[in-house]
Amino acid sequence: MIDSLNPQQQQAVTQPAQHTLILAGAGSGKTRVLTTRMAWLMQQGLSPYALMAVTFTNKAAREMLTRLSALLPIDTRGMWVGTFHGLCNRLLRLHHQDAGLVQSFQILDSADQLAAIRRLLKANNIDDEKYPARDVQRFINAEKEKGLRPHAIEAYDPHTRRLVELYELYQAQCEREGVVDFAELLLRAYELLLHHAPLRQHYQQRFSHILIDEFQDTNPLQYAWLTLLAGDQACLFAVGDDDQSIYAFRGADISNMKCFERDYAKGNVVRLEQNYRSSGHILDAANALISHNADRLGKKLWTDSGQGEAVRVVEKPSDALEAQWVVEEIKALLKDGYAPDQVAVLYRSNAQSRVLEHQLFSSAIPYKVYGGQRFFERQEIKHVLAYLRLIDNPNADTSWLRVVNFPTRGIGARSLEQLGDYARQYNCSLYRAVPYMTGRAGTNLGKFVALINQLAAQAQMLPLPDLIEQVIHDSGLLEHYKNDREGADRLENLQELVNAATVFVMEEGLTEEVAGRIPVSPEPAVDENGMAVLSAMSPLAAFLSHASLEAGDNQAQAGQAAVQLMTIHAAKGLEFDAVFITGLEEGLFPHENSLAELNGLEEERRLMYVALTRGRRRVYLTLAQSRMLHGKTRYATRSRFLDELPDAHLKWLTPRQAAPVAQSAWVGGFGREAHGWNQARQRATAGMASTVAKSGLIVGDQHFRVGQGVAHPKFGEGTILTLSGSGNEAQAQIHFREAGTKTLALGVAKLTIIAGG
DNA sequence: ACCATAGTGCTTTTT
DNA sequence: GCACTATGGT
Repeated sequence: MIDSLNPQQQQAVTQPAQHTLILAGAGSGKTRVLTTRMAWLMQQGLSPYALMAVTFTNKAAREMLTRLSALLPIDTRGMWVGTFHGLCNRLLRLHHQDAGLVQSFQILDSADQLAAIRRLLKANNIDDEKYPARDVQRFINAEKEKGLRPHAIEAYDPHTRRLVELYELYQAQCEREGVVDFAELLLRAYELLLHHAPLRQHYQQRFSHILIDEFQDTNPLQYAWLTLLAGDQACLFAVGDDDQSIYAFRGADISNMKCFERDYAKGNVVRLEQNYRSSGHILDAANALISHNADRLGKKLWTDSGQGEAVRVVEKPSDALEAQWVVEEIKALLKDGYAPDQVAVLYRSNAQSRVLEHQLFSSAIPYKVYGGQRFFERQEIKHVLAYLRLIDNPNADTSWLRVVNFPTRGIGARSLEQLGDYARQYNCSLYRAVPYMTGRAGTNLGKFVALINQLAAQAQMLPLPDLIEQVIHDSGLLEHYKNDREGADRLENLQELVNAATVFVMEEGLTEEVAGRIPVSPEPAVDENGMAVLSAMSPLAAFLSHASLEAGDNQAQAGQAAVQLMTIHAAKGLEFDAVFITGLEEGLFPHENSLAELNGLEEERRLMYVALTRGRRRVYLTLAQSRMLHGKTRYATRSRFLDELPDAHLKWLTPRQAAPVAQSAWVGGFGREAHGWNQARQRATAGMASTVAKSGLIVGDQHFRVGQGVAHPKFGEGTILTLSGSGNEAQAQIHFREAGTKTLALGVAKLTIIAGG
């Protein structure tokens, strides 16, 4: 089992029982080491119940289990191998009482959470200009990820204090409705262990080895949860690569790795630096690039497979021509025998995929775009899930509002407003408030309640897939989508949902015959209560958790071999024979927004490092001098990352332009704005672009001038700051005294010119 | 209840 | 450029 490993991998796998940090470079066999370590531990006599393995994605967890069962003939079901969220969910279900949760608590995904916050803001008449739901959501999640409850947050300004209040209100709403968001799963599980000593001691004693994948992506709360769970008995085996930390914006804290090395591993670090993926030129380029980062633990990838081909670089005048060139080159690669799905086109932001798709489409090259909408996030699926949630818990107001009038059944906004008032008055759910409603609205709502009750009654008798079919039919969704011109796809997805439920029920062993019996899972009784809870969890409740925690595949169409299109973030962990990294322009990559963030540039550089190390045999770097973005043509200079790659590893296929002028001066002096695109705007004023600022414009019969005073029916009076475009494209930036600065289309906006300004 | 129009925003997003 | 939302009119 371990004979085929290299010495460092062997050392990692056979680490004695102590905290260990594995610095695993890209393509160094990280997953292999993790799974072999688990198998090795069990071979040494460790019980599978004493082992926990934590990942970030369901995919990684599945792969770990698959590989593990290939190494050892064991039944992996019931093992504590899963995502942070999955394992926390498990803990909370087992000990819902101690965690202060209802047994059937439901999990809100990000979209559900946002809807819940929108509802909260509306109910409390919060000014959504000052407190946009997205910002409130970000605030709440960020605080939870720091492990903070409202009372523990230090708020020094009124705005933050208000946000803390909203956090408090939101939390109360969640408690009332029996729902838990993603961050809450982690925080609750952490608090559960923190506040219940017997439970904590039980799990600390039980798990003697805890393995963590992608450790560089952990946030402070996850770090605290892990170390609390480990106590002073368990060994933490953390595997990660600080150079591939690209999720700071989601709360991942790269310093967790340093802290872990210092406080736990205490220098017990194994470096996996031999790379089995990429050829020498690619690795050397990547090493050189990442050496520009100061904040690293240090590591240098090497290979014994030779230098291979230099990294190719291409510069084109526009994004369209860049895309065209990429597609032509892909054709050549395919002709040379590259498999289509071994060719990946990567980009920094999703908006870039459009041009690429367009060119691929016209060339009839099959392609797959990753990162679109996922199965359980589709509108029709969410509708059915909302019905199912109401069946499981009719007090879930978010679900209620989603489907109470979908398909339409004569329950309008006014009725719901009134219903909401009653709910507030009696401090109850919308469902419970229905009896207070009178008249036609009362009748229609009564019918809806009857529908839910009747389905809930069926839920007791019907197997899950049959129940779902029943819901699709009785809710009227089937009829609705049948009558919809574009409903065919949606109907297909609904059928797919029934199939998913069938598979789920089979895999979970929750078929009718088994339901009610203790699962085959050899879970030792934690306490009598815990055990009872697990077996009593209905297939419906289990399926709903599954739907929230596993959003499903996010690739567009499965099917034949196709060229792979995705963001660099989405490409992490994957590898391809040929990789195109597109849009290597200042402002785009590194992204202009990142330059204003703390350590933002280093994060962008790590992103570039991830991108480079995806390629096995061939890597292309492409850039465009101009690019359509936000409806305007933008001009940019080449990315500084290109200049950080040594010439020895590059092969320019188009002439290399002179280095950008006085790059450092721009960066130092003006930060984000000045460097790439502003410089470009100056070129634009020299006559290249159509969207140059102007001092006067005639649209319709009106003559607009900068500084001119104008009046708008909604925004009131204001002053024109800038003018751009012409004809239909004509736009003005106007500063309104009351409403603030807006950008308006002059052709459409109802503006009146007034005196002064 | 439904559609048209206007206005807004817009990096990445494992759960 | 485009997709999403809010709102107002029919």
